[in-house]
Amino acid sequence: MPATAGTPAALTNHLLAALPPEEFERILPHLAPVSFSLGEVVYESGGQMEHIYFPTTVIISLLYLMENGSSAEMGVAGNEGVVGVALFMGGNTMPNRAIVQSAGGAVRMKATVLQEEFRRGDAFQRLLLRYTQALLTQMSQTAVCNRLHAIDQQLCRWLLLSHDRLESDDLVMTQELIANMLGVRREGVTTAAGQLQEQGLISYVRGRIRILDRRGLEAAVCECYKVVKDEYDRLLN
Amino acid sequence: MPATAGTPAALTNHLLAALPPEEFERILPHLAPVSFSLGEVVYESGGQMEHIYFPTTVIISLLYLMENGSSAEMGVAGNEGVVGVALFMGGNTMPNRAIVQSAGGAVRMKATVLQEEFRRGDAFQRLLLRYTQALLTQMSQTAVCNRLHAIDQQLCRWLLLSHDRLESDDLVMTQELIANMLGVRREGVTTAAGQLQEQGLISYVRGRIRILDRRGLEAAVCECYKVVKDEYDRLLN
DNA sequence: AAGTTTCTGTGCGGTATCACACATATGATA
DNA sequence: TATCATATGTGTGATACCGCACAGAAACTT
Repeated sequence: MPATAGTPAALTNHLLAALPPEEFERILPHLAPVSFSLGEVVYESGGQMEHIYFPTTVIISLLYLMENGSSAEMGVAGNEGVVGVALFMGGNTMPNRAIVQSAGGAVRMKATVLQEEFRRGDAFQRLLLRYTQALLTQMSQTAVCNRLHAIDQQLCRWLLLSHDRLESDDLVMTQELIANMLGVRREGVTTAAGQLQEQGLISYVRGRIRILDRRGLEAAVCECYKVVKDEYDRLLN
Repeated sequence: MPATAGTPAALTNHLLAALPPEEFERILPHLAPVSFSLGEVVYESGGQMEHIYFPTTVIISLLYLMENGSSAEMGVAGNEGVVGVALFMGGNTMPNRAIVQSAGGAVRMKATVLQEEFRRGDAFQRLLLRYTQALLTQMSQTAVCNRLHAIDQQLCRWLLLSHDRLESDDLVMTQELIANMLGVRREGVTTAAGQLQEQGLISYVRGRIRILDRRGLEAAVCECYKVVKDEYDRLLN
């Protein structure tokens, strides 16, 4: 496969698509397409990262695993962003795991090449930093939401965040997995999802959730969703 | 007051102290000392920031205010860091408020000067970015902690984070304020603090908390504290 | 010294979530 | 079609935290 195989795919990633043409051309030869399947681990907590990933269709969840085995999601990234910010922030590793929440593709770039491009201080750097600020907001708002809001609202938030990063209205995801992301019991998700289904906002069967009424979800979600969404829109256009 | 009045104070901030001498000399004339009193608002949510602040003795809390008036802390910064990362990350504002948790001093730098220095891509940029990654970890771990841990443990975490940023063993802080930070009821803090006092870890009277047994607190806190602490140590030496 | 404000302690009922147990339904496979 | 693994629904009791109400204690004011 030639080095330029990522051409059309790369533009599906909003950050890459926002680059000025010259910079995009310069970076393009260093991008290679990869595909991920559900549940795959992209980075291990504290593990060395060889590449940075620009999702095109994949959705990647950043989650922390407690010593006792429970887990909670701290953030999510799709084609609006990038996975592996530690590579340009200077830390190289992160104390959390990145796993595939929805199968799909990405383009990746070698860490060394990324760092060299970043150091130029051009549009690429500017975009990556603005994205990182948006991620900061997502994570901090997750903290607030975890503290102050009920499972129902958090499920809405989670569904909307996923829907934003997907072309389809169908999510392949069991309630068990959602529970791991939200850091709650599976039964809690069952109850909350049941309510949303009764209200006609979603429908689901065995690991398949369909968004029926996005407006309705937006009306049911807590303010946290909008805070994060607005910040992404503001920072990344 | 001459422009170099901040000389000794500035070195109390770990980020500034870690700069190579030439860079520090270059930056020094642009630093001006300021002092903050308890409860003062450093940045308003979404408000334009004119300066970036390098705390020397002040502790500043980043918190989000819900529409309904409740609040929760997403992060804290003291002399190990800086307040106003949005100024170099490119967003200029943040959707949260920064308020003074413990009165004290800082040195500040004009936004424009900061941005110019940042753009040089030298040690200053490297330090600021590594700090921001540490902050990212603090915020994300706060999200996890809010989800999975009990008030007792979170109070320990909060006390230790504050103690780390203070020279003294005494915290001037009412249970009411701590409750606002943790996003819980005041009574919940009363109960948790009562337990810690019975165990001989702290003592308090009317808005004054004394850390009696730091080791004991470290034994009682959840793993979240150590994750964040280790990450700060790793990234900022 | 008396009054006032602020801070802390405590009790009570309500609710959300938990942990566990088990029943049911769905889809895949033989 | 029968079997099996997986996903979802439901019930029960325990616990943590909430909201509210109010009492006591400490500091400040006059």
